[in-house]
Amino acid sequence: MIDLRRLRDDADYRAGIERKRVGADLIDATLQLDDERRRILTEIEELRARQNTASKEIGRTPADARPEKIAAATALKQELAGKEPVLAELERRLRELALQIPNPADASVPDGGEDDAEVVRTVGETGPAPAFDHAALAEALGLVDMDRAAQASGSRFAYLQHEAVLLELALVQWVVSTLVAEGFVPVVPPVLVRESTMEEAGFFPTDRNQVYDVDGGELFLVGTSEIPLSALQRGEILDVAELPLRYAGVSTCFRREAGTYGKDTRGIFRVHQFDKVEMFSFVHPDRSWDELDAILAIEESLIQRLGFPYRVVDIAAGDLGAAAAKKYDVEVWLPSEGRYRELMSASNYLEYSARRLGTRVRTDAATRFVHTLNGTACAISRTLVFLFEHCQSSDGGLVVPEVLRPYCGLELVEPRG
RNA sequence: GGAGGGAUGCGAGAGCGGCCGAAUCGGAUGGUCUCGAAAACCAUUGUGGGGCAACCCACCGUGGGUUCAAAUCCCACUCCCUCCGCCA
Repeated sequence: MIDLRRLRDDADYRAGIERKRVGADLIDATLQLDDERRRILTEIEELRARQNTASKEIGRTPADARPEKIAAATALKQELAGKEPVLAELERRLRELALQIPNPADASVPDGGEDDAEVVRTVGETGPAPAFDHAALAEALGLVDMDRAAQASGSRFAYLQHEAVLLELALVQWVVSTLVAEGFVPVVPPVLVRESTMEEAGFFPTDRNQVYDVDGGELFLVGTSEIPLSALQRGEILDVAELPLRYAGVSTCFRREAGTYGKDTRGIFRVHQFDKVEMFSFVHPDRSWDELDAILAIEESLIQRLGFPYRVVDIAAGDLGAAAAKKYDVEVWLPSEGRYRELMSASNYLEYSARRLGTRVRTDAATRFVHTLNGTACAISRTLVFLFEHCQSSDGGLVVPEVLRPYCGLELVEPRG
């Protein structure tokens, strides 16, 4: 949720929103509704003040002198009854519009439209395409069965089998252990949440079409554990000493991937269901930029230990999504495609979702909204994709990355005879 | 699935339809006392909104309703607890 007061007073704030290519008409309509709302609110509050005074006076009046005063108060009541529905309707419409306005892009975010991300750094040497692409290798080794998954569930689903399962469990174990050492509290959250939780996390209404709903629309399957994690401190006013709160969510993620027909159809690069370890932080509002750097550093360290060549990009304003004020993507080189593809991201939401969640911190000066951040620690299926290409052995098998060996007890995945 | 009980401020816990934004205890913060500390005593201590100064409005699980007036009465919903049944 944006800050309406800043929207009308702070030109930079508005400019940051417009850099996300939001129509000026949406902002203007919102401000106009807000003006009307405040006008009526003032009228109503004045009426209420008069009514409160009148009622209190009735309480002090002897019974026989009351009827006349009650009649006068009834008139006030009726006047209010005419205006209150108008205010309620204005507030409803205002909220509907305000929810559609994205978090302003931070001033440091590069300009430009989509696909104009700025490369922050590149690490590692890119190599030539391997003998097999990830999908072919996974099928040959019996690690992924998408044909039968399509029979059972449709396109973009997969059965992970054999060593792929051991690799998944090893990745989760390794990454969670790493995060616990960094002060993250590991959490397996609910993956079904209410509409209000979706909205408070900043996903509804903007990303509604990406979400599966179940139980007749009562509950929604989360696309990331960020959603239930953000709800952990809903409505709370925290003490300064309690921050930062770092959580590592481990969950299955569900995404409709609407609007991606024909894109990334090979293998498990883009699927409707995958498991992911996600970092989520609640921090003091003065500390969120440091936290963003810290989350990014953890992500890079994980990739480096897997040995993948990658680059970090600073996502341009037009491609940021509703909630993020700034976002880095970590893209790994995918040899079969000869380009970098997204594996992780790290975002600073500032107070955007904290406003909706009502999560605040009591500081010496005032009670302020906390800042929330999130970052991918390990999206399993995509990590496997890169692993299938970068860790191929010359005989068509896999060499398990060093860091995972203690967790899966495997050094090699042999070609199946 | 059936039957009851409950939801109040940081925590515990009162609260006759008007004098309750809310008793009391505890916690926290500041002060007095002390060489220092403890104890004791005094004071302060919810959130949001409009003007943004005085002041005013709203909030006692959520949403409706009754009333001149509702934490207090009525209805619905959500959540928690206890008991019974069922499944693991």
